[in-house]
Amino acid sequence: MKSTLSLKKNNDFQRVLQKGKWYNGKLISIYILKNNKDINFIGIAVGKKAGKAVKRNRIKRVIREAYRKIDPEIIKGNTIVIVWKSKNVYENLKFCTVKEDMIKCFSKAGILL
RNA sequence: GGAGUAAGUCAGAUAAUCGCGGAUGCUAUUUAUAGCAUAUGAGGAAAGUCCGGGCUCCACAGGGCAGGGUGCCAGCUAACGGCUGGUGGAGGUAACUCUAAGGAUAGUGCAACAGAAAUAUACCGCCUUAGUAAUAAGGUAAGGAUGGAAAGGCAGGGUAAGAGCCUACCAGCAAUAUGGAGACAUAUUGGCUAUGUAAACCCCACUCGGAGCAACGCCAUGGAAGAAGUUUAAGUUGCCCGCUAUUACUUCUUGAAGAAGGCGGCUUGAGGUAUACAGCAAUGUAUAUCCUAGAUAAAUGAUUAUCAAAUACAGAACCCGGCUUAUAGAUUUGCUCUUUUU
RNA sequence: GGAGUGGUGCCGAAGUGGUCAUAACGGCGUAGACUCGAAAUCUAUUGUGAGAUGCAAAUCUCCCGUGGGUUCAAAUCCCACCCACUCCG
Repeated sequence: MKSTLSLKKNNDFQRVLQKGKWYNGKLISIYILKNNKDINFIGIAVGKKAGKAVKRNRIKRVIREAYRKIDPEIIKGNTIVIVWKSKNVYENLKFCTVKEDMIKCFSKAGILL
């Protein structure tokens, strides 16, 4: 991901979750905050209630993969945090549905090209 | 063939495209990054954190009291609450499985309710004596009733009625002898009874110092400065020693703010594999050979094709040895019982 | 990653072997008193789980996170597991 870096500090997560704009999908919700750079920052958050380590890891992987497919179509200069809704049943996790849901969210936010 | 039992192995593979982690090499520039290439990248439980060690710091760990742990015997191990082999007990037709299994004659406590009485006793009954009788005194644990438990069990003798009071058998206890390394087993003799509970206190034997990689060390930045007061603080264990160590705490004033970062520790180890020898076995010894994750918002995914079907439990976080718990399916070997056929 | 604490009616919480926990005690709910009415206060409570039998009254059995064990007897003692919460740079 040349045009995207991952968020690392807990501080950054908190700033985006508090100050960013909030869009809701079926499986995930997205927080977006503009930064004045040419790069996108992305962070993925999965709550403890979603499951144990294996399930949480798998959710993160699926979301990251879905984002990677969409990445070239997104306007640069945003900090994005994707939050998995822990109410969801783990069996609903499929690559296609997550991807569709993510596209809907981004188009709502209006950052798709 | 069916049913069972014990021990073990594997935990999808191959190919294509895109993608991720660190490692090594090369190239490029700007101290740092980018690109390319190469090989490599989660488990049998990585889990629970229930034990035991290594490692780090406090004195490489010391003395006393208190406290914790283990508990048939022997062996193995770095160590253990683990493992192996035996002994006793329980279950099963059997293969085999399970077993916190020291001491209740060292002492103390507890045993509710019921019952006459719970470790000592006479309510009813039975018998003897006194009495016309009611009843009184004494003997008695065979019978009744209560209870989880009532003075070993059962038969015969015995007696006023009874009682290990006496005898045989069984059970239990002690001593002696023999066998065994020991737990213990077998035999003989003796006296004649000793309730249960130690996962109640306790006794006996062995054993345990505390904290944990978010330990700890280094680097950069910062941890502030001033005044006053109190005292030896703090750490090492709950306490007392001893030791480390020379400051620590409180209040006021001024000032600054955030769960701030990087590197090491960090993977070569009580390591794996193969063979030989010792041992019933756990395991040990010797030789050869191999290097096999090291992340820090935390690396293994997506799509397609083929294999009949690809699906369980589940993700390393300092590292090992166990235990416990979760688990789809496939498969190997030994043994037991039973059925049919020959 | 490591260390620790807890789980009892609808909620909080006591009870550390013995008459079934009338589940103590407090809150909650319901009913009554006081008031024109309400609040506060006071009083009562046959409500405080599940199942079985029964027309009903009532009776019996099982429940202290779950499953085993010790004991005559376990919410309490021991072992294993599940869940919730707190602390450590």
